Amino acid sequence: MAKIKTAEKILMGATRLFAQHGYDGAIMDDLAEQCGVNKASIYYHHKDKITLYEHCLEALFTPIVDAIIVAVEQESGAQDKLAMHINTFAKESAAKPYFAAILMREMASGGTNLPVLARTQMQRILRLLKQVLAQGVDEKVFKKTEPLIVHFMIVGTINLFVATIPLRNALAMEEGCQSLKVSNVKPVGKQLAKTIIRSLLTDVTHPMPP
Amino acid sequence: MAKIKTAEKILMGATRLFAQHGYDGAIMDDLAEQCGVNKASIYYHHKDKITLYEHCLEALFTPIVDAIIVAVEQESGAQDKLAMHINTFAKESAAKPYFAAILMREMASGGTNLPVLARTQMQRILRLLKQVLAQGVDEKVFKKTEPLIVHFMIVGTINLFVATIPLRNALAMEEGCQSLKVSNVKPVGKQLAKTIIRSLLTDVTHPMPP
DNA sequence: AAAAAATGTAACTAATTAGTTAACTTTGTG
DNA sequence: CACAAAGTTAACTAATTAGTTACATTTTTT
Repeated sequence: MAKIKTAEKILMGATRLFAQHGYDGAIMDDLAEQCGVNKASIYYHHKDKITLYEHCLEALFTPIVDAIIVAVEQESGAQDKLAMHINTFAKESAAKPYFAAILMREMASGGTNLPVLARTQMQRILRLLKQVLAQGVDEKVFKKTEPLIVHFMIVGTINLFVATIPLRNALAMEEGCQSLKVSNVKPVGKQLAKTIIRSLLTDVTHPMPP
Repeated sequence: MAKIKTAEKILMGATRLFAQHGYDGAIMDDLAEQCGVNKASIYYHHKDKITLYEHCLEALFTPIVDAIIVAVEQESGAQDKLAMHINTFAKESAAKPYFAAILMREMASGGTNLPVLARTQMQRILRLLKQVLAQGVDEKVFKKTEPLIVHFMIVGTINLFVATIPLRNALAMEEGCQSLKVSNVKPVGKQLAKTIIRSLLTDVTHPMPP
């Protein structure tokens, strides 16, 4: 069995810490302790804190965006592409919940000091969405809309859902309110896709998602 | 002309700083300097950093939630109520942009260490939404849905939109892409309301928003 | 086996930062 | 005006934290 390399342990631990406490709130001594790794080892593998953060973002963002692009490419119709876009974003976010937390923090900062790489990745998603929506307009299935708003609906909704899973579980415990305890993202993605597509369709006579 | 009281200056400056840099990233010396106030004055008016933060949240969250509740109460039909809910949330968020940033950060932290007061305020919004949706179901205008998902769509979309205004303006400058420079929230709220209501309506023969 | 790369230890530094102190100034009130 | 309470100030303390250093030990590569 291949043992987890120190560099990998550090990257994973750092991603979790940055997601939970933000860049400033993440403390390097804590990171060392939580990964069972010496602090000097962190600095052996990563130049400094900000570089480590950038490495985390790269390792986190790139494969998610890649997965979405690949998945969307497999569909042909604009409606199917859009549904796939939304559902894959939901699936990937759920599989890597630190993505949502980190992205939300970065957006909260205005995103202006977001490392170039992470910003590029977010722009790739937006560009893809624009293409899909434009295709839909060409095919006369979708109405013309502002892609940015659709993008915000997707990212905002899914991120918020994923990031608040721990909060909602805590609330459900306190209040005995089970409806809060929705932690499966799949149906959320589905309903979101349905909602967005429904509002985009030019004509209600078009085949609608059930 | 009544001069702005120090306590007020501190609260406003602190809210901005917490929104921009998060709790850990906000530095008390910076706060003092930016408000043109001595650091000791901050501690004279507010016990410590965490208490100051709680004061900021209280001053920020409560009036927003109050405004939404009041606005929704003025409508009678479920559809109008929901539209008002969304549009007022959008309007209030836009008017107090630090709200979006702070809320996003708190949600990113899982919300588990969100001060009780702020959490209560968010629950008030959710409770209101639940009532409106239930009323819609009673009136046979709305389909039955998970209120939490609708809530996330509203809060997630609007928050993301408001929080990224500075980022989008920066991007628009860089790329000359004007479509990014949408900084008026009103149409976003309107489209969001339309989208959500459209997906909730039991029947397409119901009067739909244009 | 020798060399090189990776990891661990533990104490250190320099800078930052939350919070304090004690003296000082302004303001409200009889 | 007098004088107490409220508010403000510069300088200080104590703790925290990013990053370092010098050296020992283990693992991997050649």
